[in-house]
Amino acid sequence: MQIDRLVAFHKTLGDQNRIQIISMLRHGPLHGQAIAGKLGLTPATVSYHVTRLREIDVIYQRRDKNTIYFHLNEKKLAYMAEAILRIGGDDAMNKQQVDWTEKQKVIRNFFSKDGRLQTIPAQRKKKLIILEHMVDRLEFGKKYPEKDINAFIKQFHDDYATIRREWIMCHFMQRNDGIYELNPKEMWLI
Amino acid sequence: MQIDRLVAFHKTLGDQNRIQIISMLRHGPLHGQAIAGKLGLTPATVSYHVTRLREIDVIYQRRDKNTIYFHLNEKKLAYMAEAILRIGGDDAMNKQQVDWTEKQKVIRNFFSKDGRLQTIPAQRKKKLIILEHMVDRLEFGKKYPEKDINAFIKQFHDDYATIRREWIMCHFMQRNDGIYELNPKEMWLI
DNA sequence: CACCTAATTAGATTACTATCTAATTAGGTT
DNA sequence: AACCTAATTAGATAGTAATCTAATTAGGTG
Repeated sequence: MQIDRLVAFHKTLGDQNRIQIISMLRHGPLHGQAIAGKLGLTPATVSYHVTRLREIDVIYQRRDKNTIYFHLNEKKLAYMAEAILRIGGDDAMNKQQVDWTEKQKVIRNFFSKDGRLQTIPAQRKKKLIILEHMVDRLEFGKKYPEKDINAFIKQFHDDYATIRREWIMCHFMQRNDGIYELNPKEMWLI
Repeated sequence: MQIDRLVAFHKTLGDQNRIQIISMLRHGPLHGQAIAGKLGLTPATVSYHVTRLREIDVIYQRRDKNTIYFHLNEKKLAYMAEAILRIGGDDAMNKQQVDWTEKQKVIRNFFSKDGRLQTIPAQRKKKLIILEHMVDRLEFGKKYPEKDINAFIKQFHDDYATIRREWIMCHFMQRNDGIYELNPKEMWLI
């Protein structure tokens, strides 16, 4: 299940008239004019709503003479309605995977081949990626005095003060009495 | 269930970032800055989305020092997600069909004239009736600490732990961080 | 108390959505 | 073929929603 289909599903259901239509169709199929009448809308507007509902596949239609009857697709409705209860589990994994190539691209863009950081990205998302990239070579659980941290950063970039500050602000590290230490990854803003 | 609550629910879920937030919170609570980082949004925008989500009651929050952690209310999420499957059918009407006199009879049978509950009915239907009878005197929207709930129940019965647990299991109330709160009547299993 | 961090609110901007009227299409009937 | 009915599309408009920046509030900590 891709997230945007789930979003589209809920977006479509987030409308009083469309919910009303679903509710009505549960009692049996109806044609457009009937729906328009019950809801007090013009046929054009009903057509619009019905199209939205068909896009997410919760209704389908059958023609009889020159009247089109709309039917509720209850199975699909149930499946989609419950989808929100399933996401989150392993989905997040997939997202991380996709992100990886994206990250590599950003890293290649901002670091020269000799491993120096050219500039600090202005865009928040990209900044986080390069901050993470650099901090990754520090050891978890180890305590670093400020001068060691400065020296470490200078391998990559001259403006160590900015990088150091960003690390703190973005929760990659914390400082206690001038001693720096990596935070557990769950705290990182990435 | 009023239709507009259902509409509001889906409208709120019809947004990529909010779905993403729900997905992330399924792994555990997160604070605002962390969400902002992961989604590449500003804290202000996260605040906006979180407010929307809280309005439909699918998340709640707890403070720790000056960081607020957001938690997913999975029960409510599940209840609301499935609500669309219930509307429209005659089902909703029929649900209310438990007779008033029938209820009164059960209440007279299990409560003594001084208002104490003699025993907890084993039969599910009767149990629901007496659970409802007792819970009816609590106030909707009010937050009750556990000891208040215990004291309240002891008016009726000594085994407050059982009653309290049944209330939760039958969705009369919900508990968040030791605070109890009535659920809207549509959620009650009766 | 002064200062800090995290969260929220206010205000502005931009983008999207629902709805209508009017025109058009698609099928069916005489 | 001419006409009818139902449905869809086009184009316009008014209302709503998402997002940002900047200012403010609410708790904690030295």
